[in-house]
Amino acid sequence: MTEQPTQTRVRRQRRIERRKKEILRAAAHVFAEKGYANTTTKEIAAAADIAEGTLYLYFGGKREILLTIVHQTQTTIEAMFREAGELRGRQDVVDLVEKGYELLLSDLPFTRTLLLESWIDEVILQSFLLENLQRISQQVKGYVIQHMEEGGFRAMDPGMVTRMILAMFIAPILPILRGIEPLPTPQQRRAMAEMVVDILLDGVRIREA
Amino acid sequence: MTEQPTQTRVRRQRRIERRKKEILRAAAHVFAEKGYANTTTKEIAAAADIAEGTLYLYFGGKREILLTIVHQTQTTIEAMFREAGELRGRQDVVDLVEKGYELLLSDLPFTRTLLLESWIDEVILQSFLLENLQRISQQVKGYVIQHMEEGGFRAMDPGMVTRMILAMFIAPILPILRGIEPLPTPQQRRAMAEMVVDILLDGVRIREA
Amino acid sequence: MTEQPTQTRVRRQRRIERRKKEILRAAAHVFAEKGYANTTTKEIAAAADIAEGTLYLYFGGKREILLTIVHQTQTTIEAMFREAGELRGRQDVVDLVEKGYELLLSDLPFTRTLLLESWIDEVILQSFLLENLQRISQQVKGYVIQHMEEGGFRAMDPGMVTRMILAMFIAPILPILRGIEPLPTPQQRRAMAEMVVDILLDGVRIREA
Amino acid sequence: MTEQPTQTRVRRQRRIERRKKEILRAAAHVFAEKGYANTTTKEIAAAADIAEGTLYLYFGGKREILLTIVHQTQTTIEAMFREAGELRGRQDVVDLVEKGYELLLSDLPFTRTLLLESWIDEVILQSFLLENLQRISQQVKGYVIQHMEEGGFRAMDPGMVTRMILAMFIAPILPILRGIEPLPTPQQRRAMAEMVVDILLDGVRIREA
DNA sequence: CATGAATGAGTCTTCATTCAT
DNA sequence: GATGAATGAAGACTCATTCAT
Repeated sequence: MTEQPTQTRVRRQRRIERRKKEILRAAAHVFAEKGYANTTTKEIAAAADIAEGTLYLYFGGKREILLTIVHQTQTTIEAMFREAGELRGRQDVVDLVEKGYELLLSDLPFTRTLLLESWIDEVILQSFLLENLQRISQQVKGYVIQHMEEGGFRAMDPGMVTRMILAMFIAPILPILRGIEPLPTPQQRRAMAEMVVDILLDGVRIREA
Repeated sequence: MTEQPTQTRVRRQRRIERRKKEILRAAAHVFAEKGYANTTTKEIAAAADIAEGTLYLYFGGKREILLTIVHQTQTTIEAMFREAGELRGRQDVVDLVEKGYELLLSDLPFTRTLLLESWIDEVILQSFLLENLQRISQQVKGYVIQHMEEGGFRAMDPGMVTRMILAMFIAPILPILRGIEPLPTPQQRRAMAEMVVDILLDGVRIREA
Repeated sequence: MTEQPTQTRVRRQRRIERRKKEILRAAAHVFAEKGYANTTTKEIAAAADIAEGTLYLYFGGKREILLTIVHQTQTTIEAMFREAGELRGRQDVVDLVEKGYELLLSDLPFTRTLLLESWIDEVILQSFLLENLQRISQQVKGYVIQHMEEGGFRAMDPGMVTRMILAMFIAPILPILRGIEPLPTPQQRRAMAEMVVDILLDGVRIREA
Repeated sequence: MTEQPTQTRVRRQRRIERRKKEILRAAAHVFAEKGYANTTTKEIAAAADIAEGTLYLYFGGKREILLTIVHQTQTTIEAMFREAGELRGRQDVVDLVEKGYELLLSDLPFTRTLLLESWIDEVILQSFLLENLQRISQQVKGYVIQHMEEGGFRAMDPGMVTRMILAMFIAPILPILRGIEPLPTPQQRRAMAEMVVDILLDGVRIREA
């Protein structure tokens, strides 16, 4: 009498979670294409293959769907950086960059939505910046400072260098995020990561010995 | 009898142009803040300190205002690149980068609107990419290839390098464009340009002789 | 000192009247084409070749222009019927009908506007019906009754016969009023009048002796 | 499992059709009173006792509602004339005329809207004239010519005679269509039809043997 | 007198959200 | 739970009227 209902409840919970994910995926897809403001709930419902009203059984409204997408994407990105261990050599950095690409591109619509709406929406920007970019930035900055002190890196404004690093990281995948270029193969992903680190460390110029 | 009307017409034309610019400036300001889709004509009118209906005396509608902003910004950017002379040395590059910053930041709302809406709107993206980014990209790529052939630059995928260069160029001003950081002083602008070129050419790493 | 100003005033009055007529003519033209509700003051002004604001120097507003047109047309029609003398024979009737056609078609846009707006606007209908159609109707009805009593006409419901007569009068010029057919030549006008009276009096059937 | 959905779909379709008809009826009512251009969607909605937005669930917009009304009325009128069999004698003509009155008056607002908007709107006029009046006119004209050739009718311009016939047909119900006079009883309708045919055939004059 | 730029109330239409079935 | 019809507030745009020049 307690067992059965519990299992039922668990199953129900799972069903709900599955449905929520479907909706989020569908919504992210449409948001990524046309932007949140240009997307109607009708379109989201159609993409998720449910009725418009059903959306409201799983989410409080259109905006809550967006916030959930943003939050979830943040969490994923955050996880990546938490998992990132000690960066001992060049290879570790390349691995991390590649891992980052894999992650950001694995759920393209989610990433794209996060970027786009952060650019517009002050609230999302705050929650994203404060909870994530800031942390990531700090982590990178720490790494940069450490190497400058240890003599591996040239002495420059660490804040600016950090910003450059983050921009260089994003650069190769921007056209992909925008939907102009197709998803890269794993080989291409690897090559991109190698090149980014390469240029970052040594620049494009040949220096005489 | 012919002089007067002509002068009147000229004055009238000037007044119209002035008013159009005021409206564009106001609209760009609001678009930059909230995005085109989230901006109402009422808000634009309020920002321009005119009645809603007056907008339609100067523009065909909300979208035409956006397109005019985008087009105008494009034209400005384009002009900059056309004026860019031969890049003979490191200093020329730094000058060009700094000039670019000055330009992009001088009309912040316009630049921000262009970037934002290009990201969402397929039509704007096309007109922007095709008429501008493409051209700029080609110009930079030509420069890169030339230096690789001449032995100044290391041999790498020129397309990817070009993309990195463009991203590194934009990187330092992104937070400013987004409105997170304040406008830099001319000195800061100069420093940013120097650093970008610096890292681009030589990377962050100290290489042993 | 009293002569000169008076003449000036008179001239001014004449100029005003002339201008008013121009505006009315222009307005009637546009109203006839698209209907009052679909006509903008901008269009009226353009048709009258004056500025929009100038309209308000001569008329209280758009609606007053319409009412003036309607009133003026009514007055003209009314005049025609007042002038109509004793109808002594068939020929007199034909003459009256032809005169009516001439009148209604001489200012086509005015007539058309009157008809159209009477059909829509209750106020105009009232003023038109009460001040005009009613009177005309009575006049015709009197004529009909008289002839029935005198034995010239068959005994029928005089009201209905009157309505038929008025409808038969209008019938041939309806397509012209609507703008489907071109203005008839004076000869055609005459023919139309002859036929209407002909059918009205004797019908289309050949009756055996 | 297949029955139920089908029945549901059928019911849904029926409900939609019913609702559409309600809206058309309400809209025709308002259009007939004030004309299409003077009618707001708010008024239509109020007349149909629904919210403004609901209109757009059933029709593409205000104009589509008008066009549907016009089209439907046309279809009805057309049907009447298609059903009209051979006109063998006077009685058949009277029957047809009476049937026409019944039809035109049974949905007064629809008829009135059709007439009114045909007078203003070029598009509606074309579709109405070309698809209907033309056909009806031809039918009547054929009938007239035939009788002239057979010697039953006097020799006159058949086109003009046709136009007179159509006008005489409409004449008695014009004040009803305009809303000045109340709907006639079936008896009155019959009397009107009799008189129209009577005058048409023999005129109002008593001819000596 | 004449102008036409400016106004803002009013219109058609869209769409997030609710709720009866 | 699921549906989708209904709602009405809000938005883009029009246009009669006013008024400074």
